[in-house]
Amino acid sequence: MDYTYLTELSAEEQIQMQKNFVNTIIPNEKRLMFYCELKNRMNQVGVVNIEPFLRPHYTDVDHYVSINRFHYSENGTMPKREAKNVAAMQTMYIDLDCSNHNRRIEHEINNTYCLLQEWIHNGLIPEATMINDTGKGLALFYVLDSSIHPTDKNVKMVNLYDFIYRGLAKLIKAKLEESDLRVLGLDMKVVAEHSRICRLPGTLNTKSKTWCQIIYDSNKRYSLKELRAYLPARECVNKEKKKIYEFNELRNHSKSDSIRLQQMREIQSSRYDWNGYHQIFCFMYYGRARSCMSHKEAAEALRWFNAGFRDRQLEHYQIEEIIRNDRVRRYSGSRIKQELNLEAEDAHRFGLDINYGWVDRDAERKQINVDKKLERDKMVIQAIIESESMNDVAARTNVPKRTCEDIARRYGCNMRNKLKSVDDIDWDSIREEKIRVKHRNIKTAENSTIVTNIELTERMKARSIVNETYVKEYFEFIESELKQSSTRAIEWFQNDVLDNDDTVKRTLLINALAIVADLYDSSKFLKYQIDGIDIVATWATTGFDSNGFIINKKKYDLKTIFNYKSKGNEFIVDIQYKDRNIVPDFSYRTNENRYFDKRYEIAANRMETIRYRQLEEVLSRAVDTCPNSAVKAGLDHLLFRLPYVTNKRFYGLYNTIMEAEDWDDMVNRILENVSKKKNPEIDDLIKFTGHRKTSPFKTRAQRVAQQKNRERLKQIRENGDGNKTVQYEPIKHMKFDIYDGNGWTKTA
DNA sequence: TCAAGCATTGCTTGCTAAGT
DNA sequence: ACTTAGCAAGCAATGCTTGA
Repeated sequence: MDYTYLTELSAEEQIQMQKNFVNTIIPNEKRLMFYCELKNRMNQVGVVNIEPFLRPHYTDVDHYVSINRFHYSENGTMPKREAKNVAAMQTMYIDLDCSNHNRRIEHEINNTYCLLQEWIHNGLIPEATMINDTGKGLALFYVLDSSIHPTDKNVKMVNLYDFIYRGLAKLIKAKLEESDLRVLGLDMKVVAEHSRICRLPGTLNTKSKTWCQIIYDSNKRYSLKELRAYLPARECVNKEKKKIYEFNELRNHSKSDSIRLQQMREIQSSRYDWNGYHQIFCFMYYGRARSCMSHKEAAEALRWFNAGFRDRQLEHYQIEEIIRNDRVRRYSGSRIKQELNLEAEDAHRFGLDINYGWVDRDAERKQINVDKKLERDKMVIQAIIESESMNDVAARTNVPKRTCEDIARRYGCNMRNKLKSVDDIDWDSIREEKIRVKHRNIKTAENSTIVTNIELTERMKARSIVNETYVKEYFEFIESELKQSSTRAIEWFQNDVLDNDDTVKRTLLINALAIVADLYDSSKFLKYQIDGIDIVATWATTGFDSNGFIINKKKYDLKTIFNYKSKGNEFIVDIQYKDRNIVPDFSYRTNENRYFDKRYEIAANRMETIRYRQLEEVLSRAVDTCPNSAVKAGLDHLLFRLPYVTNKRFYGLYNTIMEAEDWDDMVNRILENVSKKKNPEIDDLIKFTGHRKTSPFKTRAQRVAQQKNRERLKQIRENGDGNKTVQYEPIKHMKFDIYDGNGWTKTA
C-alpha cells in the first residue's frame, strides 16, 4: 500500500493536480470559492472560476482553497469567510497531523496511510474519495453525490451533515488512538466548520519543504445515508430511546463469525464436563467456521476444537461425519445458549444473551398505568367512605360522578353499604391480577378463543331489497336448522347458501345465521368472502387447535371454519360491522352485552335470548310447584307478561332466580323478592292489577330525541361553552298503560 | 425489519331507568 | 332527592399484521 513519495513536480503536473482536486471537491463549480495565499499574512481571494488562479508554486507561499462554496456578495464586495456565507456543502475534510519530532515525517505518513487502507479494506471506515499528503500529514476527503444548501428549509439536512462529518472524524480519531501511532493528531475543533479551507495539492508546503499531493483517488461519491451506516447509533438524550437504539444496534449487527467462534472456544474452556453436549457443540462450531472458512480450513478448525474438550473428545468418525455433511450454520447467541443449556448468567458472560438484564418496558408501562388507576380508585373509595353523597365524592376527587359510581360498584363500597376503611380491599392482589401478563403460549386448546369479524360493504343494497318479513322468515328457518343439527346446518349452508347466486340473500343469510348462532350461544360463526359482496374477516387472536398447535392469525374462508368446527373445535365468534349507522338492523358491537338496535322489530320480543328461555322455564316450573294459590296465580301472570317486563326488572329477576339451588329454593326466592320489594311489576303480579311500561325497548321517538340531545351537546362543546354539567331536556313521552282486567289502555 | 395501522379489549362516562 | 346501574358510544392501551 505504499505510495511513491514525490520529490519534485513539474509545472504541468502541479496545475493538473490542482485542477483535479478542485473539480473533485467542488464539482459543477459556478459559485464563489476562496483561494488563499499565505505568505506572512493571509490573502483571501474570492473567485468564481478558480482555473486562472491555478499556477506553478511559489517557493515561499502556501496555497489554500475553501472546501465549500460561498454566496456572492450582494453589494459586489467579497464576502467574509464565515459559515453564514456558505452557499453549499458537498465535501467533508478530515485533517490528520502526522508530525512526530522523533521520527521521519515520511515514515509516519506512510504508516498512517497503510493503516487507513487497512481499515477501509476491513469496512471499518468508508473509502475516501481522495487522500492527500499535505507534507505534514494526511487529508481525507469524502465527497457527497449532491450538495447541501444551508437554508431554513434544510436545517435537518445540515444537522445531519454536521453529525456525520463529526462522526466520521470521531471514528477515525478513535481508530488512531487505538493504534500504535499515538503521535497523530486530529483537531476536532475545526471539524464540521462549513467555511473551512484546506491546502491545495500540487503546491509546496513551505514549512516542511515537501509537496502537497493527491496520493489516492477513488472518485467515490457518497449519500449521507451511506456514510451514516459507518457510524454507531446517534446519541440520544431520551434514555428510553437510547436503550432502543442500543438494542437495535446489538440485534441488527449480529456477531461476526470470528467473534462467535472465539466465544464458543471460551465457553468450551470454561467448563470441564461437557457430557452430552459434545456433538451439538462441534456441530455448531463447524457450521459457524464454515461460514467464514473453506471446507479444508473449517475441518482443521473443528479438529482443533474437538481436541479442546478436556473431559473426552468425539470419535474420529463422528467428527468426519460433521465435516462430510459440510453445511453452513450460523447459530444465534440465544440458540447456542439454548442448545448447550447454559445458565442466563453464563450466556451473558460470554456475550450470547443480548436481552440479559433488560427491563420489559411494556410490562413496566403497564404497571405504571395500573398503578395510576388503582391510585384513583383508592382515592374515590376513600372519598366515598368520608363523604355524604356521591356528588361530594365527585367534587372532591374530580372524577365524573358516573365513574365514581362504577368504582363504588366494582369494589363493593357504595353509599348505602360503606366499607370501614380502604384497607379492607386487597389492593395488592387486585394489582397483581391487573398487571399479570397474558402469555399466549400458556393458552390451552380448551380456553383458546378465536374471534372473527365481519365487514359488509354493500349492505345498503341488501337493505333496500329486503324487508323485515324476509329477514324474519330466514331467521326462523336458520334457527330451526341450527337447533336440529349442526352438521345438517353446515351442509345446508354450504349447498344452499354458498352456492346460491342471489348475493343479497346470501348476505342476509350470513348475517342472520351469525346472529342466530350468537343468540343461541351455540358457537358460532363466521365470515365469508363472496364475490360482489365484500364480506371480509380475519382471525383476530391466536388460538390452538385440538392438538395443541398454534393457529396463527390468518384469513380463512367460511368453509374452512366449518370444516374446522366439524372436527370438534370450538369457536367463539364476534361480529362487528364497520359502520353501525348504515345497518342499524344488525348493529353489533364487541361489548359484553350485545344487542342489535331493532331487535324489538325483528324478534318481536325478548324471547330470542337464552336468558329469557331459562327464566321462562324456571317460571313455568315454579307455577307447577308453587303451594300458594295466590302466588301461583301471580307467577302465572308473570310468565304471561314476561316479554314485557322491563329490562331492569327482568335481569334482577333473572339473577335472583338463577342463584337458586333447586326448584323449592327458587320459589322461596321469588316469594322473598315479591314480599321485600315494592315493585310495580310484582305488585301487579300479586294483585293482578297495576301499571307497566309500554315497552321494554326504546321507541324510535326516544332514540331520535336522544340523538338530538347528543348532537346539541356536541355542538355546545365545539362552540366552547359546554361542560359536563349541561342540562339535557328530559324526554317526556314515556306513558303508562293501565290494566283494567280486560286489556291495557294508555294513559295520557 | 420495523413503524404504521388496524383489531381487540378494558375502561370511561353521558343519559336515563329504576330503586331506596 | 338521592343512589345504583344498564346501555352504548367513545377513548386509550395493547398487541398483531402488513407493507414499504
